[in-house]
Amino acid sequence: MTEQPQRRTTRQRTAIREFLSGAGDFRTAQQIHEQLRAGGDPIGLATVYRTLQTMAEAGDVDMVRTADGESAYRRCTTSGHHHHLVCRSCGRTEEIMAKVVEAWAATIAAEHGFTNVTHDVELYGLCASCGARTVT
Amino acid sequence: MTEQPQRRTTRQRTAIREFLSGAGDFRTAQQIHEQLRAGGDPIGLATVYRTLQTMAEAGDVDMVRTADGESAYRRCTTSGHHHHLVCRSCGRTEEIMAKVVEAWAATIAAEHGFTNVTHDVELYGLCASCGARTVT
DNA sequence: GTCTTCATGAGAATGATTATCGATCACAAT
DNA sequence: ATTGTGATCGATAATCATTCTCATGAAGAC
Repeated sequence: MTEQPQRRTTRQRTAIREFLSGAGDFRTAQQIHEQLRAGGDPIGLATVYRTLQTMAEAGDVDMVRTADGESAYRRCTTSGHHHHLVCRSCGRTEEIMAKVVEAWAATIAAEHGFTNVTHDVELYGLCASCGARTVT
Repeated sequence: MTEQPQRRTTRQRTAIREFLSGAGDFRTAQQIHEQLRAGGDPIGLATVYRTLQTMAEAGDVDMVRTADGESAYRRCTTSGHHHHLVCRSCGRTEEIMAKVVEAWAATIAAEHGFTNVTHDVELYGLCASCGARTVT
């Protein structure tokens, strides 16, 4: 049904994949583009967007929206459904599994007669090191 | 510290507030602007954005991001912190309180050494009537 | 090597949101 | 009712992330 067009292995796609693997946390398309170029890897911005989108659909990367509405991508170490705890200051990210939340979501949905329910759950905070640095 | 400038009651602000009260579910700034004008209420787009932002900060309205990154606003009936269960098809929205989630978030945060934690939790699904209409 | 087709990328286009800044209006005091 | 003052408005220009266009380049099949 979903006819997947063939995926080719190009220098650019490899570069993006490796960059994300090395990064660990979330990066925006703009950042990836800029940093790849700075690192001597000529690549077009459009390509970065296209590739990230494709990877996100394929489940190779995770996507979240930053507070100002930009999309940020990250290589998933955990496959399957999970959530994130992101440091508001340095961007460090922890992947989280939460059976509690899944269960809760399912219950609530049922209570209200909703079906086919998905959810977005993201936690934002200050990680240990950033928190220590910031004197409130 | 946070010196709030005085808030004046203008025709435009009233119009927006009333529009949202009547709407019930989420509307984007663009929609609000367009519909208010269509309804014979001259108002500037900039004003709509400014007002919505102010109202959101004051907690008078709720803000969520749509899938394509637009901001949508809604008059809150529940004051204080809460989440939403939004119908993917018709936009109907239920407000939800979830102590479980709050507690879970706090726990996770602590476990990972994060402080100052906030969270975004939104559920999307098909409401009873839309679900019935959609034959999978 | 050749061919077919997908991928690339520079730049233009889109579209939401924000900034600008003089004109206007709300409102407290006269 | 009039006035003074600063908040507010709004048309429009400016931003900025993201998407589109389409001619050129490269992958993979044979």
